Amino acid sequence: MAPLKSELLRVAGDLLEKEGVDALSLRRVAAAAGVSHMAPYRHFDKKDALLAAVAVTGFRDLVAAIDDAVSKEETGPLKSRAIGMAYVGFACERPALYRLMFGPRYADPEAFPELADAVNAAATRCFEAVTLLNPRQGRQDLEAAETLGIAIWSLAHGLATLLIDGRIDVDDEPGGQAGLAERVLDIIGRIADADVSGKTATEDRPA
Amino acid sequence: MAPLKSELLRVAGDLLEKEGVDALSLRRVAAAAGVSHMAPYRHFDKKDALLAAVAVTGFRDLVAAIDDAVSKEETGPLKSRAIGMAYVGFACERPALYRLMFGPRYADPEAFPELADAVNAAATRCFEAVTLLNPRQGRQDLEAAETLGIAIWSLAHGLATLLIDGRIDVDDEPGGQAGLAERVLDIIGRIADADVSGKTATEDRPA
DNA sequence: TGTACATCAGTGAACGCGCGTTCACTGATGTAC
DNA sequence: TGTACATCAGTGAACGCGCGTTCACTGATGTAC
Repeated sequence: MAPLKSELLRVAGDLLEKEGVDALSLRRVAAAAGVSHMAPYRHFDKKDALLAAVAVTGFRDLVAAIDDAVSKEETGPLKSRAIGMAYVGFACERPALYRLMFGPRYADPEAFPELADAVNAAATRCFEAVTLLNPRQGRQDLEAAETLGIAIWSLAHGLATLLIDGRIDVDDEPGGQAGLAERVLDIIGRIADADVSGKTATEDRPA
Repeated sequence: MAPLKSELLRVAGDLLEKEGVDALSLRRVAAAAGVSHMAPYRHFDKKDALLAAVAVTGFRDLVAAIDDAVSKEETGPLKSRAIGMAYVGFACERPALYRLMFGPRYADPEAFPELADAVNAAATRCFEAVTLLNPRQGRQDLEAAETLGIAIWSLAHGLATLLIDGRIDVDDEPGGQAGLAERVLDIIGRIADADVSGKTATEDRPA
């Protein structure tokens, strides 16, 4: 990759985190890279292309963070938990980037194929949390496994966004943000246990 | 409330949903309300004040939707599930508004006190889902109940945002969006069951 | 009842701003013969 | 080895745009006496 191109991506990532998406203009990125405001057009068709490329690097970093966390644990359940913590940790460390990655702007796979690929790689890693968690999964049908995967993703994604958007007061939490994340994510284990043990859903329980 | 003021809020809500936050300018709102671009300043200090007021109406509508859904169910668990479905349903019906309400822009309670009140009212409703779900909650300590509340909120919020940002392919889901939401939210029941039955967390299970 | 004044909602011209993008260009590097 | 040409990264002036906000204003409505 051309040196200016990767420098622009780096600088754009910095600016994004420091000032927010709304403050990120092509001209500012160019200026921060010490280059004329037209230079970026040598490497990116338009502003959206640069932003999408930033999102791509974000998804790759997320995958790397997850892989790294997984490799440090031994058992399936511990690996699964590590995925969740790495996921939420990534969002908290780079909130503006995380919002960009999962926001509505670059959700169209047609518009940015390379971005769609990066998303898929990340999604695959996340869904591994399910199988890692529960090797007895063979007993469940596919649909239930998929639902469980979406639920786990929702839990992690919801916690991450509530945290980075300041909706949860983390000062009162023992262990702070990380402590809360651990406790919330540990619930995933309970979900899976309940699932395997064949517990019935809410409305079928005795009142 | 002055007629133009409520008309501006209505029109701003429409524009928000139709064109997205980025396309929502004071001038366009004024034009859509059939009024000069300066007229809104009679009712709102600045653009942010209008946006915040739109968010306030959003939180009130959300509370109303939840109250309505709760009143239609009899048992605690069914009420709890109805809260979740109403919450996710609200987000899916008015995605741009939901993003505005829970996005980072208006998260500062100091800047918009009226907005902070509306948020609190909504949060209270949501956390009722926990107590409604599980009347035996007395056995748990407060911290566990709070963690459970945050987990439920995270699950609903995460599912809602993943859905409205197009991250989940809902075409393959039996029952579509609503069917998936039901299945995912039913997991809340399992969480609470597991919690009450005293199941241990992931890392303590036998490998 | 009439007059004088204050209040208030809405108007419309004007401002300065940063933006994305176009265009024609410069100057360095690589390549064909 | 030298010449002619093509490619390519970066430049800088210029464009038109919509924006939020300022200002001085108009004209209607309410109020005090």
